[in-house]
Amino acid sequence: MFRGQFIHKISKTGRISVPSKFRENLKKKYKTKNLILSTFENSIICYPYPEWIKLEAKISKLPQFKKETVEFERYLVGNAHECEIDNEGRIMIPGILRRNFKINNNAIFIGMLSRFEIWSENSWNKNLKRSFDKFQNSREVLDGI
Amino acid sequence: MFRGQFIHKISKTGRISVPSKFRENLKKKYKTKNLILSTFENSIICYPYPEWIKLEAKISKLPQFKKETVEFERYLVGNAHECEIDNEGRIMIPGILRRNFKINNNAIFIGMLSRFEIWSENSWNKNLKRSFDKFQNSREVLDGI
DNA sequence: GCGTATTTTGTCATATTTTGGCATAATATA
DNA sequence: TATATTATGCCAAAATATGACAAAATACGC
Repeated sequence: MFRGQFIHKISKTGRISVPSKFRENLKKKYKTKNLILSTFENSIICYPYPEWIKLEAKISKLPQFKKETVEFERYLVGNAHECEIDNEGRIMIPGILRRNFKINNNAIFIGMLSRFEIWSENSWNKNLKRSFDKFQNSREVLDGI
Repeated sequence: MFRGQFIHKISKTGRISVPSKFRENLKKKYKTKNLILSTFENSIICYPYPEWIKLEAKISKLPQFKKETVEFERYLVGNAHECEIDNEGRIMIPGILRRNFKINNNAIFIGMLSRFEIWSENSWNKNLKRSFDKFQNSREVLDGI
């Protein structure tokens, strides 16, 4: 499972090292070095290749002509980039994604169990402050689910 | 059950020894040396690994792309770090958590029955003051439970 | 109290992870 | 085709984590 939060630096050429814990999980659980990066909300969403395949299967079973389905599909599948983790444990984030999310210097990796996300430091701080405040003082959410 | 309050020193590299009573409980009741550290309010909250897994199982059954699910998952899972107790009974608190909670020198362990918390000395003292003020005139809360 | 056992802390060496740099390769652009 | 841009492979420095050992502090039995 992907868990936790990591700050890593991104190089001028767009390379960034994937947290070693994530790499470990990829190796053990998925036996792959391949990821699919796509866009979701304000961050890059990253799937182990096998999980992505599952997701595609699910999507293709959704009603074909429903408007929201098509839009969601276009959004997720249309922005998908495959990439491989290199010998140093790094990936190259395509320029187009970097520009879209203004990821320049530091990026934040967020574990989300079967996938993870990459945020620019800036938008992570901005957008998440809000939802953190939302959950911060409500213990019920922990026990209630 | 985790009970009581302990003050321990944290090393420059972020290691701190888990109270031996807590370790005993982990061993007897949960048969594990693994903990998940996450964030809650102003402290690090620590779950025995098996307890945490139950939580994750619940989360992964929720709809994957629903706004509230995603936000909640970011908050809870995104802050969760797995760590193992070493031969000397210590854990390494990831830098990102140490920085978030300004835990430098002394940390306070607080038993909370099925989990425990780690506080910086500073914010613990503040918190104590607050709850003291809050509860000193309302005896009912104690009698009512 | 005293001596012994356990727990906590400090330190050092080693291993792993992350980052930076440079040279080369591939691809796109004029 | 030449040139600019972007991507890749490789090496090594810097930062961080881990393991092992021992000293210091604390708890426990008598």
